[in-house]
Amino acid sequence: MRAATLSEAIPCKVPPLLYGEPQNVPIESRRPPTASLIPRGRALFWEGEEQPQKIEIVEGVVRAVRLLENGNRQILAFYWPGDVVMPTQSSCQQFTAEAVTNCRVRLSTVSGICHNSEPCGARQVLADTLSLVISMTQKNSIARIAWFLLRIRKHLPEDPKRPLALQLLLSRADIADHVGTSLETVCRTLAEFKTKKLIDLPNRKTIRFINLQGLQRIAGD
Amino acid sequence: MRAATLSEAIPCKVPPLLYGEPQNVPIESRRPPTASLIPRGRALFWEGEEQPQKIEIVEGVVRAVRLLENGNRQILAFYWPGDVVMPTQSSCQQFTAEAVTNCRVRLSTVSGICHNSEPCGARQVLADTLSLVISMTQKNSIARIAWFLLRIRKHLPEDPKRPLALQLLLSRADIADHVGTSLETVCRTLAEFKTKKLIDLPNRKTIRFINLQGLQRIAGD
DNA sequence: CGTTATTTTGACCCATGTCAATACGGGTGG
DNA sequence: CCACCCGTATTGACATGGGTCAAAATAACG
Repeated sequence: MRAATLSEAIPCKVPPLLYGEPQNVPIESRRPPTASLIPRGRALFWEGEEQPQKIEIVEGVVRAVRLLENGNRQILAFYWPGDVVMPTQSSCQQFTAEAVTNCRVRLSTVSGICHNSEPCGARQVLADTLSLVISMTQKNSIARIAWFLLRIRKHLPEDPKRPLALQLLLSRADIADHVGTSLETVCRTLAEFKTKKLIDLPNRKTIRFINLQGLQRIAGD
Repeated sequence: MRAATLSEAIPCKVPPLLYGEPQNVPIESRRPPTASLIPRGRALFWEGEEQPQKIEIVEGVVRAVRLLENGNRQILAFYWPGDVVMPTQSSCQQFTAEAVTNCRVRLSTVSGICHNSEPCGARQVLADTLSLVISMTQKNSIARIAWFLLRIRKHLPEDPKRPLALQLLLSRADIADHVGTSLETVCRTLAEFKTKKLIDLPNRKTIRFINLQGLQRIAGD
């Protein structure tokens, strides 16, 4: 029930225009697909909007957010390089997509995506959301955080300076707003994991997984 | 974190065969669609199963359940008369469907359903699940219960004996396992609502809504 | 009318949210 | 290169919502 910080909760209501399109390039090579840069904090599209294009994350992280009346937010999912955001309208319009870090994305028209009978993407989104519900109600915050760390591990890029260490691209607030707890609890839990030698935190934005089995036991899977 | 009662959590692992098909009727009028009766507690299909048919609820209530290792359960959704369960494969195999009350359902082949590009049903399921996630994290149990009562109100049948009273078809445990709290908290909260004259509970299976605005205020919408 | 499932109520206490103070770190400008 | 500043993170103290256990009451059912 925290109030999100201004810079995060209200990322200046600019239209989610993409920038970075090369201007001096022949038309036909500019789209589709079009590579674009999105600065940290910028929205790709807003809740309730029609999203005519699919967005493939090439680099960076994107969060799916629902803003709430009271100023709180729920992060429904994160998208990582290789993920495609909003391939189908059935899950679009349900949330706002914001860049967690500076991102490089590739756009293309939606027509090329949902051509087969399979409601592409929807299955994955739904499955993820269901397991989020389960995790929410059935686990305590410690288990949820362990579960979350394990889930994102494979997506995190290595820290070039520190061997075996990964860049934890998300802020504590992002984690908290996803697993449904407070920022402080995330801090305390990470500290606890560190003292228990489950992970190491060389600095605030770097994580090193030490005891995966221990984490899994705590996560309860 | 309660352990579900035996009769509910393990509704005798019979194959989810439907019974009650009329036997003495010309073949072509028997299917599809086929009307069937499902007794209280019986599963329509199990998590992980292929569900080849869509199921339309004609009468009664069905719950979508996920059983968990620890014996707990999460009720992901309830289906009411008019609702169609499992129209698309994207949400199939994700949960077990059980009859909360004796039900009358109508079956038909799935081929007639997902023929258009729209991933039918998935949109609704997803939207519902998302709002459940929101409700879970952002509201306390009192607000969640108020929110839930308001949500199911329009589905509840009238109590023939008591004017303006509705049959509350769900058990306290069902409510608890859906809104993510304990059975006892549901009891206490309902009692509180009653003393505050928001609702009346003529008996355990009957509810009368008295102050809808008050409930809405508590539900936080 | 006994037996069993469900509900209700009470007592207790722990996990976690909230408030508050402090520390850290990255970026900017001098 | 250093000092400063502001956003983020950390840590502590405290209050309490709600989970758990237990017992009693009510309802359902054969």
